[in-house]
Amino acid sequence: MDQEKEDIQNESEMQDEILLAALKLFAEKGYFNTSLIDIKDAAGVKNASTVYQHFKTKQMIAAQLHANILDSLSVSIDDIKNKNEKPSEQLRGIVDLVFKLTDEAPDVLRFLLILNSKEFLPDAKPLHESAAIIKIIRIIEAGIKEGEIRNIAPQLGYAYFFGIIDNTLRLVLTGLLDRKADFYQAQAWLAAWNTIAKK
Amino acid sequence: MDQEKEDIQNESEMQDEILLAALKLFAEKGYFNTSLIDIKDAAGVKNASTVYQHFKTKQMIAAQLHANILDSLSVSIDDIKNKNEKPSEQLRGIVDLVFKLTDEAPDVLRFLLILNSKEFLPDAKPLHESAAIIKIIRIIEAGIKEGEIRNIAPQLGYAYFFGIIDNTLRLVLTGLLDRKADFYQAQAWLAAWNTIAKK
DNA sequence: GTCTATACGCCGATAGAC
DNA sequence: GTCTATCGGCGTATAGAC
Repeated sequence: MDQEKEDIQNESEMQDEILLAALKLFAEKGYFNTSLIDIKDAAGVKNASTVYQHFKTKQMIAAQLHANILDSLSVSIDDIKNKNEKPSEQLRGIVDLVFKLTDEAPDVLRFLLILNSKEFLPDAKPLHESAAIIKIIRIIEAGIKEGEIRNIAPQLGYAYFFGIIDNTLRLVLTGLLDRKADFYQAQAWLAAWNTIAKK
Repeated sequence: MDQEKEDIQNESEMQDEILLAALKLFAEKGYFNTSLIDIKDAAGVKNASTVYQHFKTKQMIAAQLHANILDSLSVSIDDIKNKNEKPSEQLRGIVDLVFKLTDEAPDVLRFLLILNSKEFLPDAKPLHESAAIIKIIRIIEAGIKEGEIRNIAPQLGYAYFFGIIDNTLRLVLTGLLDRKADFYQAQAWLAAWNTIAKK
């Protein structure tokens, strides 16, 4: 590896470190309770100004996180769609994914489900215009067309199905449900699927 | 009405005005994007220091709002329980209430469902330790005992049922569902009830 | 390109006159 | 008890030395 490549790698490592530290702090305390000082400390960066060499503003850190998470979700959904034919299987795959993420990367789910991103990213597209959500709605539409899912407005199907899934995860993350998400997955899937399945 | 009573009434009117203005602003922009200047302007108060005669800190305004909303909810639930015998009817009454509130006082629901109150009230009890939520869980327990509701952990019943209800309202409040909440109530009730009903 | 120092604004909160 | 004036501090962001 030549020097140039190493520099690039180090730089992107530093960025990742900052993003990771910020994610953790945002998820724990919220965006506004997290100062740049907090972020630089948690990221193991010596100076606050170093952070500003990678991100123009604190808000840009949050925006980058937001975009990364939604992009990664969207990519995962594509992958799930490629590996599964039936809409029911695709939804099942998505449920698998978010329950696994809740146990393995709870901060990501906290960022998505608990923080109100509109507060610190007022110019971000509403979540339901994100690629990931649009893809999910398309899956539900396909399910209706193919006869797996009962004939309701796709947005309603989304509201019911992910109402159950997201709320279950939210209660795991906040502690009303005191086991790992994994413990609740099978039952939650069933309950969620039954709300939209053509019985 | 003598002078003393009038003063008291005016004072409490002023408090209500401040609380109402704060609720609106918090619901619109979030707690941290709302300054005391914003609140005093919206409340029609001339001086910021006047606000401080009624509330020690900005946080206390939010705390008071939080308490008022949860108390009022708890009282309404008591009322609903008194007027309805069967747990299914009681839940139905609660659903009626929150859908009506979403159309008539959307800021209240925004405050409850969208804001992350833990961020600005770190010392508040978690929502699921509030009287209102505990009462709802009791209703579900009663429903299981009486055979109306299938035999699941009450917290799970709560997660499923209000996953659907709350998420439907959340999507109305954020605009993915573009009609008034009322339009979605009957279907949402059915979907929610079916997740927990002993069929 | 790393670090010191600092500017600057905003906001929450208060002191004190009237 | 209403209003003027202002303080103190924090937090973001930058300028500039090395």
